[in-house]
Amino acid sequence: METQKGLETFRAALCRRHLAVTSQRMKIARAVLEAQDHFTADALLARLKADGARVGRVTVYRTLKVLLEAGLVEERAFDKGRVAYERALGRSHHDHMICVTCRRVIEFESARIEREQRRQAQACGFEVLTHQHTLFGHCRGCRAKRGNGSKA
Amino acid sequence: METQKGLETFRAALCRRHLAVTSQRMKIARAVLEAQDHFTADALLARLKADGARVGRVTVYRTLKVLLEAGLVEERAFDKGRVAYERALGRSHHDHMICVTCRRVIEFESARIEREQRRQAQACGFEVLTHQHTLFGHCRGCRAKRGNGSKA
DNA sequence: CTAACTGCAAATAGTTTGCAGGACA
DNA sequence: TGTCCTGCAAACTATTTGCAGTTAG
Repeated sequence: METQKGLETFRAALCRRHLAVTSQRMKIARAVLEAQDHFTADALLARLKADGARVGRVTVYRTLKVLLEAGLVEERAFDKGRVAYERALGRSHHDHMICVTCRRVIEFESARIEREQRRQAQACGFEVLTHQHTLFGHCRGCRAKRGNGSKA
Repeated sequence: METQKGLETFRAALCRRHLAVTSQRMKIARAVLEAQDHFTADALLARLKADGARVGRVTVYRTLKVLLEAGLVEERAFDKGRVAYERALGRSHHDHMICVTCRRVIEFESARIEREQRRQAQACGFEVLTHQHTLFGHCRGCRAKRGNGSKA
C-alpha cells in the first residue's frame, strides 16, 4: 500500500515544520491518501465524520494546506468558488476532462502536450512549477443520451 | 474598432433573451469589450465607477453572465475563490502562464497542443466546448531577481 | 403606462481567523 | 506541565437573491 509511504512523508513534513503528530492530522492524511477520486474539503470532512472521526472543518482545511505544501495533494479548479483536491502520491501526472452535464471527471495524460508545454514555457523564460489543463464539454454518455442533435 | 461589433453582438444577445437595452448594460458591455487584460468583477465595477458610471455590483455580475453566454467574455480560474474574466471577441484562443510571485499573466498559443488535445478528447468520445490550460511558476523577471539560487 | 431593470441590503457558500478548552511531548 | 492543537463561532470574500423604487419600450 502506498498509503504507508504517504503517511511517512506526511510525518516528515510535520516534523520539518515543527508541527505535532496528532490523531486528527493523521486521520485526515490517511483519508486523503486513500481517496481514489477528487474531493472537496467538505466532502472529505463528511467522509471522516461518517467514519466516526472526531475532526472539525477547520482542522481539515489546515491539514490540507500542510499536505499541499508537502506535495501529497494537488488543488484543482473544476468548479468556480470551490477547490477540489486530489491525492498526488503514487499517481503520474494527468489532466482532466469535465462533463458539464453529469460532472463526470475523465483523466487523460499526454507526453506530447507536456513536452510542447515545456517548450512554450522555455521560450518565455518561464519556470513551470505546476500546471492545470482542463477540458469542459460533453462526455460520451451524455452525448449519446441527448442524441446527436444539433440543438443545445 | 472591434468594440462596435461587440456591442452589436451584445444587443442581439439581449434581444434574443428578451432583455432590455439599458444604459447600465451598455456601459458594462463597453467596458468589457475595451478591456485589454484580465479582470475580476470587482475590478470592472471599480473601473466603471472611476469613469463616473452609475452601476451597481449586482448589475455587473448579471451582465457578465449575459456576456458570457453570448461568448463575448470567457471565465478564467487563475486564483481560487475568484473568477477572472477576459474579453473573447477579436482575440484568438490562447492560454496562460501565471507567475506565482508577481502574479503576472503571460499568454501563449500552441496549435500543436490544441491539436493533441482534440485528439485526446476524440479518443474518449468527449466533445470539447471550452478548455483552460494554465501554467503556474516563475516568470523570467522574478527568476532573475531571486538569482538562480537553489533555495526558495 | 406597465413590466422589466436596478441596486441596496441581506442571504449564501467556501474558507480563514480569534479564542477558550483539550491533548501531545 | 506547558505549549501547541482543536474546534466553535465569528469574520471574511466572492457571489446570488428579495424587494422597493426607477426606467425602457
